[in-house]
Amino acid sequence: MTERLKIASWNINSVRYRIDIVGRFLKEEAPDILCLQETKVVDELFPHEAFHALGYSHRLLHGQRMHHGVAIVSRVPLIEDDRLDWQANQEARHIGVRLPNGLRLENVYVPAGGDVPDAELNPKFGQKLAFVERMTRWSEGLTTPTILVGDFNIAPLECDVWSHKQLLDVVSHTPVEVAALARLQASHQWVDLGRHFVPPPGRLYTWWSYRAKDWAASDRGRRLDHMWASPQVARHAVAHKVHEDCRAWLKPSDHVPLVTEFAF
DNA sequence: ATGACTTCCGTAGGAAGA
Repeated sequence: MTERLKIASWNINSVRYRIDIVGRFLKEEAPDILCLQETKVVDELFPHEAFHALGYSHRLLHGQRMHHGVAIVSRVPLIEDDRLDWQANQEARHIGVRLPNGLRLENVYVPAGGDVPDAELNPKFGQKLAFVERMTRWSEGLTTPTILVGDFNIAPLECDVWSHKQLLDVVSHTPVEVAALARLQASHQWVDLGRHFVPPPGRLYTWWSYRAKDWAASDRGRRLDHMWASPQVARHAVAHKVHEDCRAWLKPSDHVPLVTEFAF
């Protein structure tokens, strides 16, 4: 018998401020599991009721005051959860679980890294690189089939940004970040599901700045959000969609949700 | 463009996003 599993990931930029569009997305797309980043809420104030009402009765949180914060909400049970600190500074940027079918699902929010792409001048940039390096050490030791999703805050390919040339010195697309992400990917032979379904040079963006006068007209997008899978899991991926339409919804996040459907 | 916009916290405006 085939088991279908639809997993979504979305940097929501405040789950409380955007609870209406999260609800709309869950109703329309009906994923089994939604991984959220930038929830921006302490666990005590997480809007449980809205998710429970839509059937997402399993919820695991790793939030903090003001910034960052991740969560997994699900219609299927979530077990053996853990929260890793790849920046070694107590920021809430990861939550992982085991699913009933034995897979691991890891939800991560990689630090943005500040403005200046120089670790000497900008400590946040160094912290971002260290975060990805610690993730790589973790990834090297993985033996369980895993799905790794989230806001990686790095657009690795030339076609992952609106202008490769103009973004070479812009944090998120610098060669040093791209190289760090490539080492992470190689450490487990992670399959980039976005590019599995939309091969280069196909247009595929997940983020558009709030600062553009007309985000759709200028289309200065970047692919900062990703869904990766262990090779033996990626074989079961049957569909993938980036919900660009959500960027035009009322009170949008600057990121849009990604969805992958698996058939086991 | 030391730029534009958005959120949190808290009730002004700084910090952070990327």
